Amino acid sequence: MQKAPERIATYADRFSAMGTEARLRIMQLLLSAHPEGMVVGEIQEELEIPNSTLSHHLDKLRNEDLVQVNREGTFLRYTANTEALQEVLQFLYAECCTRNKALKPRDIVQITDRRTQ
Amino acid sequence: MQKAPERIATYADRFSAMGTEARLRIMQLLLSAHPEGMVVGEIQEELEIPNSTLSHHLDKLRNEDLVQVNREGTFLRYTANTEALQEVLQFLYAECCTRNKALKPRDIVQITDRRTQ
DNA sequence: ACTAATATTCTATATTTCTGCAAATATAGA
DNA sequence: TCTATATTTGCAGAAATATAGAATATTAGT
Repeated sequence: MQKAPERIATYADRFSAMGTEARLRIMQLLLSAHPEGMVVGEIQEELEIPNSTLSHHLDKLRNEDLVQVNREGTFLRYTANTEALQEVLQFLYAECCTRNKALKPRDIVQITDRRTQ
Repeated sequence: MQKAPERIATYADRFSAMGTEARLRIMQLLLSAHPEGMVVGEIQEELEIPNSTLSHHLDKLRNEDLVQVNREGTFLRYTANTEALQEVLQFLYAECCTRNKALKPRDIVQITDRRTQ
């Protein structure tokens, strides 16, 4: 059993953090590079955002725990925090599919289901 | 096959719309009342938000297509737009679980799987 | 210690967002 | 049409956010 976050304000803050195109692209990029992540310069090159602007965005994402950072010499390597993303996804899934029958699970998860691991 | 939206700015805007506690609570409330939805007065009573403030929030949610509205006499009935929510959930699921193996589907969907419909 | 490379912090500006009062609009009933 | 109810719109101030140039900090190599 995991600890239950269930603080609605936390989810709102995380949605807000992903609520700009720049930051959503950053998350997308870090997920595509998961689990290695990327150093700031690589992100900057890919997204073409000025370094200070990018730094602010990364700071915001880190504040909401959506990314993690580790130093490697002069580089800082950012990675997507899958645990936080899992919580967000679970929250949304629960609200839409579990607590209420608004959406059917099958509408989200494509049925590969060949005794899928 | 459905039409693929895939406009990242749209998802950012939807996350942003759900990115305040007030509006996230509204969505939660409308989902819990789905598919009947609720009229503005009921939402207001439940959440204790001044009418004009609530109206602005509803307007924002409607602009991002997260809710739909229908008039019933002097009342306006708001409902969660499940199609938009489905798109958001699919987007997040795809980014985290499909395009990248960052999260395992089983971490999101609890395995009821008794030949689940 | 000096230099180069990487990234953050400082500072400033522009823009957007949130909030809620007051006025306006919309609908229905008498 | 007058009245009552429901909700939105207009307006405005305060607060938060986004952006980015310039200065600073951190680390490593020589």
